[in-house]
Amino acid sequence: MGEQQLVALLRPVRAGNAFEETVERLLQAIKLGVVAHGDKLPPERELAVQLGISRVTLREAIRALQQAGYLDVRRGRYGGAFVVYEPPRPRHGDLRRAVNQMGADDLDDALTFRMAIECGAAQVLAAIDLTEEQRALLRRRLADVNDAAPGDYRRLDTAFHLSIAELTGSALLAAAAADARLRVTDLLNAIPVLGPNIDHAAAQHAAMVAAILAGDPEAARKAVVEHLDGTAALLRAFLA
Amino acid sequence: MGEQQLVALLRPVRAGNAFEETVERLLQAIKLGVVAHGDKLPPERELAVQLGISRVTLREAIRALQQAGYLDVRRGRYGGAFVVYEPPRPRHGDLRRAVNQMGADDLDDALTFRMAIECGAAQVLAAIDLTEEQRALLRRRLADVNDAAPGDYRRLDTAFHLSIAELTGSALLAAAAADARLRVTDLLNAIPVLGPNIDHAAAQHAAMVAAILAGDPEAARKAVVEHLDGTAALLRAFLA
DNA sequence: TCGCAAAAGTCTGGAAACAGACCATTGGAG
DNA sequence: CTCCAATGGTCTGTTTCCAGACTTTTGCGA
Repeated sequence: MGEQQLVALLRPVRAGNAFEETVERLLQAIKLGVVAHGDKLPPERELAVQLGISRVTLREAIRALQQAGYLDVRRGRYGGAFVVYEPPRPRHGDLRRAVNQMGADDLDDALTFRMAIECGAAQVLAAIDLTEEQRALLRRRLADVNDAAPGDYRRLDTAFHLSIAELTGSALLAAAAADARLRVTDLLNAIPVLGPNIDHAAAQHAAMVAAILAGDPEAARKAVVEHLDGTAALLRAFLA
Repeated sequence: MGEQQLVALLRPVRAGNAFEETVERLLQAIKLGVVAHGDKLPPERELAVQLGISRVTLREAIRALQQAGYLDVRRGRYGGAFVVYEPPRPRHGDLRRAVNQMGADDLDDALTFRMAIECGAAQVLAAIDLTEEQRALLRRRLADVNDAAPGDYRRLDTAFHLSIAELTGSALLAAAAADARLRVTDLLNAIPVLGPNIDHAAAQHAAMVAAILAGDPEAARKAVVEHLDGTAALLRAFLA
């Protein structure tokens, strides 16, 4: 069998030590806006269980994020770890820096991965009979993006994209979609949110939802391809 | 943002202890046939580095697999850990047992995940300009499955499917495809390899390759859907 | 105002995992 | 026949990580 397949399978069992992985994970949750500004993380004991790590390790990670200015930790009843971070306005050069940090190969890898996952999720979803509730959720998420204030745009865009994978009912797929999105968040956060781009994106989002609600996998696929190609092109344009 | 998205993101940092994860990973490599009967694993020192674990932990995992009869470990120059395992002929009830072990929800999850990943990979690949070398590899893998001896069928089928994700050049996608396949291997290994099913699969495989080589993402998508729906139906039939 | 419940903060002993040096075995090359 | 390189096998001290008990802080509700 292929040697490539061997390296794919015998890849690292653990990405780093528990502390680093935990910091990374929490940071992602914050940067993706899954826990928004002002929200608090679950209590340490619960969160430690969810993350499958000890409370000690979790606390180290939280302390690191506190010192880095992402969290404000308060004790006592109704205390907790509150998110203080707000995404900064992108500055010139941020994107270049983010890309240099990840490497050009990784960028292609991430974009390809995202394309495959999101196309796959959309067409799977289009092939499912959705309940009225599910259809409403999808429409709602679309409307949320369209109504978003500039500072909330990326967060709600993320929520919309992830909803598609989530609605398939596959936890594995939802996790993969979150992973795919994570790998481009830093890049997306590094480019400004401009009116014309938002308008394009809105049309493409609408096409995706329409295709999914119509139960048309092929149209869904095409809409996703168009949208993600657009995003990739935008990234490349800011890099040039 | 959605609570579901929170649980997707705050999922366990580590799946288990290093030992268990390593055993699992090696077992997968063996059951998938990535290292076939008679092959040997890389030397302990190399493998430990690849897996990102210490040699001690790796050796514990290898010893467990040796005691379980999967590996034969020989020392001295030209020694190593040789794969002794050969996939057993499926017996009646194996499938039911495998499904019970994973749970019905997990089964749906795995099948949905696989559908999304493989559809996504195939259409991404169809949209790429392939080199002649890559085209040849794909044709070769297809031919390998068609020429497979019964005992090699599953292994070469796996290799064929994984090649599609691999050829996209995205390591992330390749890893996801391997993961998706893993989650159904035990099930596939539990059903007999029957002539008519092989013939159907061969036609579907051929359609997938043809669509990819023709650069037709839509046809690729349809071919994959048809093939995987067929496999899912087969599984369900054996369960009924 | 007091008490209580929910949260963060602290401490301790032990298990898991690691890094690295060193030993033992084997089979081919000279 | 001897040597040696490649491999598995073993040992030791250190670091990381964990489980769980206990302490402190806080603010609401009786």
